[in-house]
Amino acid sequence: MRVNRRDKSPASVKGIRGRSLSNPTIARLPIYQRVIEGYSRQGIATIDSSTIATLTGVTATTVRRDLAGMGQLGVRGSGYDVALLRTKIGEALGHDRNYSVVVVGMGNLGQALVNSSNFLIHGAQLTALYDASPSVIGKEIGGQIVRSIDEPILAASVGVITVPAAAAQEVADQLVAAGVKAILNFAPTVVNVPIGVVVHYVDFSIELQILVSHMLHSLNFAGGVLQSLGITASGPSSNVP
Amino acid sequence: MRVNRRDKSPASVKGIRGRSLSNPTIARLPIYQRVIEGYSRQGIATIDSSTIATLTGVTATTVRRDLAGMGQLGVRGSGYDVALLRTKIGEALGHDRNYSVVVVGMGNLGQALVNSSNFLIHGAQLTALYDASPSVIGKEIGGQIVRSIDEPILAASVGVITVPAAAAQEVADQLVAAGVKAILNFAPTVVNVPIGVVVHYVDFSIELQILVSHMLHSLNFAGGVLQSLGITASGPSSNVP
DNA sequence: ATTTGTGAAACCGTTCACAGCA
DNA sequence: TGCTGTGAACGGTTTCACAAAT
Repeated sequence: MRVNRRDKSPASVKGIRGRSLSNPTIARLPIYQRVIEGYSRQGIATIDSSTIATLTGVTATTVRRDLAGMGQLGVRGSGYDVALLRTKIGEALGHDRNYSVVVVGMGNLGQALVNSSNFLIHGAQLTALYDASPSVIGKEIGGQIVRSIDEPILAASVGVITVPAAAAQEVADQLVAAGVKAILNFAPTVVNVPIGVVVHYVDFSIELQILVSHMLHSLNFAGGVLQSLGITASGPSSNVP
Repeated sequence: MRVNRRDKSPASVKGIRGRSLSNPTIARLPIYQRVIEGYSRQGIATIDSSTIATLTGVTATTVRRDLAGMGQLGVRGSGYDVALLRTKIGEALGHDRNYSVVVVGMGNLGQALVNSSNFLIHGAQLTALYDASPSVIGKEIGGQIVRSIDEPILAASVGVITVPAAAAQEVADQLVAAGVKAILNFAPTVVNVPIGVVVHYVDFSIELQILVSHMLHSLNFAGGVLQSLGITASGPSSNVP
């Protein structure tokens, strides 16, 4: 599924027991984990690689290679034990660790993240929120009082940047000074950090542009049907459906 | 940045004049475009591959390969014309097209997207917003009145899904029925669509998990310093800094 | 019979090294 | 001289095909 890797990470990292997990593998593990947790909730005891494959859009061979990288987990002839798989993938992803997360920038996006039941899971502990605007400082969001960005940032493992691009580098510097070892940056700009700090970028505009580019090229394959779909050359704002 | 790619797309697509642009290349073009637009605004006429490289964190060779895929754009000895580059990358990304975007789900995230000055750029026309909740239906957000998801979805090129996972497949079906050719899905679930419809996934939780996994492995390399960083084994909610 | 785990091959993208051109 | 464009080498991931295990 995913291709992008706008990511400053080593090309591969050591797995739990010295085995090596490649970046593409690590990016797929959370997807596997989602379907495995679904099976676990339903009380299903085993799952095979081709089931995981069809449910995630990955090939069965790739699933087996990925899982083999974490040890001898499967049983030939029957498949993988759901509980064991969940444990092992969880270990690789750090689900068995507690780590602290601070979020800087309590606009719509910051609030969306903090309020989302999907974001802070698997050991992530939200420990502080920051914003520059007096209109939100002091308000309670997601069980935390929003602090002023002028206060020193509390020590944490992970920092999330949801401020405008112009402020992102300064916030990154503050996070690094606070000892953060990983930054998830939603601001549309590159931030510079010392080695030893991992930065991962999520940029909505870029995701949309990638999507549109794929759409246009796939429509080109289908023939010259752009006009009939309401996709028009730029100019005086034409009617778009 | 994007590392990585949860993406249902052909492995490579035909470029503007029959040349082929790989998925990694397409993912990098918006990043190049961002620095090129900066140069354009400053009135700088030419830029060379190594400048683009240092400003984007990509190697100069990769920049040249990517750009060469769109034609003979550079001038040996001097570099690339900023205006030409902007035009050509814009064409590859569809910046010269107008396409319509509908957003389904006007919670925090949907509002964050619609209100962001960074999201809807380069030809994207927001044409309708939908939600299921009576508390937002009828309200104006980003210049649009929020419609009920029970109304038929208006024809559009791109659909953005920002609803809870449980509703995502149903919304995807509605979008497909409305003729949408590309879906940007923020819901943490896989959606099934007919061939010819492109789906691109953005999943905050997965991005965080990937980041944390990289962080943990990079810390493992650095030695057993997890404890001192406040990253602890799971158990009774211990104090995290 | 069924499904894993894995050598070997195929594939893809990046980097090297340099030829080609202004 | 300086920088692009690209053949060739390289490194890494995916896929194939099958042996191994239950």
